[in-house]
Amino acid sequence: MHAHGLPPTRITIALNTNQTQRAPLLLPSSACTDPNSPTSIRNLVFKAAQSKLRIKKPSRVFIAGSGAELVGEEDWKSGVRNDVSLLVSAGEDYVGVNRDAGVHPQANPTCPVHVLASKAALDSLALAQLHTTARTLPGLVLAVGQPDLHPGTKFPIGAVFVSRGWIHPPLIGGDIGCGMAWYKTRLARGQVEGDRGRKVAEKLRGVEGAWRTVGERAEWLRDGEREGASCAAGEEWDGSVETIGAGNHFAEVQVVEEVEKGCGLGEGEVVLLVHSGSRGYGSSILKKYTSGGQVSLKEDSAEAREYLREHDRACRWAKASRDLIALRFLSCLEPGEPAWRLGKNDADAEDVHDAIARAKAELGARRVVDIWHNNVERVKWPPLPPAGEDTNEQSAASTSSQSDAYIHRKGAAPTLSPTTSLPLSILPLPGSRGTPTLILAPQFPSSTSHGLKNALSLAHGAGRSMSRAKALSTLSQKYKASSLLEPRGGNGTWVVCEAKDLVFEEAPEAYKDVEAVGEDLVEFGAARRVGWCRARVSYKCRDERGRAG
DNA sequence: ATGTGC
Repeated sequence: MHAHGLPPTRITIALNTNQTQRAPLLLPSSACTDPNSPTSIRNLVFKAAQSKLRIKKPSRVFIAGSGAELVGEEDWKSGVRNDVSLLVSAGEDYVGVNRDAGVHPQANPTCPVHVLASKAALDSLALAQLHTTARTLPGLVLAVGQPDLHPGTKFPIGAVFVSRGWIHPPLIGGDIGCGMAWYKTRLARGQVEGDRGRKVAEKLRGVEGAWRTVGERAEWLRDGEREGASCAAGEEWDGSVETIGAGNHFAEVQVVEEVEKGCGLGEGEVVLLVHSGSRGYGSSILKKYTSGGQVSLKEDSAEAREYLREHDRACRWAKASRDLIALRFLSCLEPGEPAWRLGKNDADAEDVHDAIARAKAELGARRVVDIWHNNVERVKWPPLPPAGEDTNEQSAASTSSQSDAYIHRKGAAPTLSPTTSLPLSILPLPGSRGTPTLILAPQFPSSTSHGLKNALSLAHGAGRSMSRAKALSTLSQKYKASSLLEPRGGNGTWVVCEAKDLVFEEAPEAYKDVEAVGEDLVEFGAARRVGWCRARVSYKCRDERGRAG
């Protein structure tokens, strides 16, 4: 049996009539593809089905997904591969879901799929999710896997899907409007370096739980400039505005270590990076539009219009929430600054309306960039070359050749401003907890068809390399959970994380190498690396139950 | 990622 020394083939068998009844099966390399041989794979499958799936008289075998039946030796030779699922039948026809029959008539089986990863680790499940989504949902014209691509429950994360005529809410996910914003602080780097990071971490208190009063929260969510542009979602959800949330969300005090001149940040500056989304509000919207397993909405349907209206509101809500998080953190970091007075829940409010307006104006002045990386954006597609770059090409690809398309982003940052459609000068590419945040400048060379090949998007982070469950089980030995994680090595990061599971789930080891992710984007031509930031204090969450704050 | 699922 060790004659060939070949590894066994790993397959799954399941009942044709009930595919939830399944069992793994290892086929030794000595097993025979001829179904009539006594040592045939067929016999091994039947025996395992009898003992593990309790089917009395197995007689036929199908490949799950395609429904192809394995009959002759050629079928068994070509059909049995690692990770294939075989459905065992007692004689009845294939009753599994036939993937080909489930394809939408407006699906695009030849939808181009670009994967921008070569140095960054790639997960085969995430790749399968990317390809399956591209080929089976209606209206897709392009799918892009960013180098931080990793598997989601059904659809991948770190992915961009461009469609025409159809909107697919699950491709944005529940955290609609999630994104990142960078704010300048007036701290000097000397105030946060080395062991001073501990002091900074200790100062970050009173930033959990609801901010001030119902009325003040509603006022914050009202858009002062435009009548009726409030993004308030009702007190049911507005109570969680300005809370960071769990998962990979954080607020981080960083030092700009290196940066090219003229891109909005200066070397040695101390900045605050906020990564947060729409909490329960966005997921309530997704739920509402995906009841009964519905995935796709026809672009001009009343339902699609309603979804987009609610989606846009959740995006504004999440942006207002990031600003409010910044207000509270800045009130801790710059305690003397009058504009941040309202950041404290116990501060007296003379004229709330004025105080909020002043805080928003000052936040606007400090904000370097704020992007959504979970959203759908209506754009003219395909993208045109930048104005004045190549007049011949420009006239060939004139605006008349463009038409409406929807860019669905799930964990992918945009390269153009959604309001001006002009290139964003810089974007953050944060690593996880203590690893550097790269400063990227989006690029639009003709080699990427002016941003088309990366779907006008970049990676939004390092991307998980380990599932939360795996990180929890394998890394829990390695970290001693404490309320403040001390830096490992010289000028590392102080991490405030009073949720034990998150300590492991968000460990740097559970993520890909952010430098590799950045290099992939640079190599592809989608970005330039113009600098990096060192995280000094990373705030995830504090348990302030029963305490003032 | 989550006022967390059946």
